[in-house]
Amino acid sequence: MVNITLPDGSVRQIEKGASSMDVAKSISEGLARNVVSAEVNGEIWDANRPINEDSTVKLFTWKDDGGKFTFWHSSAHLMAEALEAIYPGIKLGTGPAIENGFYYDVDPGEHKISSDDFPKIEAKMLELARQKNQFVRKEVTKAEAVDFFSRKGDEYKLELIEKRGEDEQLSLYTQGNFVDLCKGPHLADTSTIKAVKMMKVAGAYWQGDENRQQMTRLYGITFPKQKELTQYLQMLEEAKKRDHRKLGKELELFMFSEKVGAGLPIWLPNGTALRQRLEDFLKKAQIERGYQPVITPHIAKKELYETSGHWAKYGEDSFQPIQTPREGEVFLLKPMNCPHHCEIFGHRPRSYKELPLRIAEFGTVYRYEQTGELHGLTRVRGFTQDDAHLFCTTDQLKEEFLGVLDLTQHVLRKLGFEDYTAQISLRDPATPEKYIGSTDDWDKAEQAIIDATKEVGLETTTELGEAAFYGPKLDFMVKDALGRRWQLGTIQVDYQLPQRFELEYVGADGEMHRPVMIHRAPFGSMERFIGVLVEHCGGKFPLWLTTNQYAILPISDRFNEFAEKLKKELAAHDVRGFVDDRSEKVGRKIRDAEVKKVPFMLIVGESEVAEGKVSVRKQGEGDVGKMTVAEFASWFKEQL
RNA sequence: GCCAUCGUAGCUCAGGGGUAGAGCACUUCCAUGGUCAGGAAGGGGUCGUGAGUUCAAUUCUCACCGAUGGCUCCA
Repeated sequence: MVNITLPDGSVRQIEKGASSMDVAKSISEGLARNVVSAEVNGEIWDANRPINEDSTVKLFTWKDDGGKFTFWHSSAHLMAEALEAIYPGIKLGTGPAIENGFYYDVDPGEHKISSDDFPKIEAKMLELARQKNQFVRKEVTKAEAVDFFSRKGDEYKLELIEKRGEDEQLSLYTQGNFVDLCKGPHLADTSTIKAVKMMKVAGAYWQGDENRQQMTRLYGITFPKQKELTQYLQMLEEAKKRDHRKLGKELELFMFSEKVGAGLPIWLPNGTALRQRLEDFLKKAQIERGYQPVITPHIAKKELYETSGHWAKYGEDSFQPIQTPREGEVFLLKPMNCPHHCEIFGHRPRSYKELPLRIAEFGTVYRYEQTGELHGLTRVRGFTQDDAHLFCTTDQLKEEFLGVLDLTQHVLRKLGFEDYTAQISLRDPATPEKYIGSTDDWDKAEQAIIDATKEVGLETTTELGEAAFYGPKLDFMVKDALGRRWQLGTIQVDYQLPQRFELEYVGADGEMHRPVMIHRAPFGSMERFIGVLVEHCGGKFPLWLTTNQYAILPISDRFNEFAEKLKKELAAHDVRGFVDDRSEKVGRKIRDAEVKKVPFMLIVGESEVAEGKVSVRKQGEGDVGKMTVAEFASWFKEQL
């Protein structure tokens, strides 16, 4: 017998060689039916893999992330089996589970797979799933694996095997007619896969290397119940309605023009009003926190970026230099504001008494992004950073960092973002050549970030190798409507630029010292932030931010004058909106205001004029009754 | 940049080798209506751009530009 410790601390005894499935059965039959895999001593295992020693076991059902992972991973194998059946000679790459479903990278050879083929693939998968084929694990040596895949002629699998150590134990999983090199775990059998949907087909480089073979990546998703698939597809439909590109068009926030160029958003009046209000909000918060606004030009001499190191690092891959016609001077379109701000710091001798010096600018920058990467407002070629650079002493670093963390969280909170994560990006110790600066400085900077986030109790993930070349950073990541994660606010510690620009201040000791620099942008960029914000709130912006807080809807033209008078009164209360004075029926005006997501509709007609009141209607909710303008204004302010 | 799909009126889209259509929006007129689309008439497109095939191209082919979904990338 072996002892199995469950997450609640209870211990159960099972026969040696029994599996986590048996553990589940010992608890209840119902649980056993739902168990898809288990975590055994920290490793995810097949539910039916024998356990031979005392272990801690955590059972996964479909409801757990670990369970979904198993379910979708097995589904990837099922899809591969279907593909082999439909397309003889197809070669397989890798096929993992992902956040929503799974994919398999395949080399279809002479076949061509398009979305037209999806129904065929789905049907085959369901047919195979119904065969209730068991997933059978087999441990093999590297030589055995090489032998198997050589005979099968799967060069991609062979390449994966080659990378493994000589003595490494590998495993194969078989279900039906399909065998794959795989670590597992997998479902007990295919029969629990009841609903199948092929999602999309795309190209993907083999091993993520753009110099290598382009594979066909097939995405799919599966569920244990048809109903869950239906719900998932409905959720996707809903998400599409919130897409900032769609809403941006409908609400006339921004546009793109082929003539102006890809990735260069043009802000329309509605979007500009919104954006300026956001800017004002942050400017105010920053001035309260001792930031000093500056303005710098949009171009600078190439020399500036040679000094900063950006030319060497990104010069080849940026917008190419601009030359003056006569003097032959060479300028670059500003890709970031930091070098300009370094010049501001360095333009005269600085005293420690001036530190921390916080220089802020809504700086518009231009970066060359490959055409294929452009995406709405979230990935563009010209954008405005809510940038600031904080120059401080090493001793002040942590406090400044905490101040920035506080500001960023204030911004996110005020805009209704609750669900975000913070990612700490550190060096990849394996590739030191990618970074500039001394190891000592890097250590200190990384530690400062880790300490500060711990101190405010921020939940963080840590990514090695994601740091900027000049320093580690902390990024706030927010999900968009379709579950894609975007980096918004960023805070970066930088020891390199002050050194490259030879920035110095006179300390209390009369000696010269080098300041530390913090780059930070709570929004990240106005473009991306607004893009994500639009999706986050589905176009219903926070009341304080929205352009039209109300619409006055006169019942007929006779009341337009009264409406205008109300508008003036509301303006005196600092509430902004407009009068819909079109000769339309009130039902129509309501519909249009609802579609434009105007938070409040004030309906005025005969009785309102007589009583000196307005009938208030709340967007998405309906009639709330009559009140005077003053009553409305104070009720409105309560909701700000 | 790479792979796939796509580009027809301001928007959403139908059509298809013989120079184009719907709904909404827009304009005008009628209607002045009480809580999610009142009625009628009208204007509007060298069918993304350029080249090729053809008697004839918006339709077929190629290139370019742009968009969408991925990949790679993201100072």
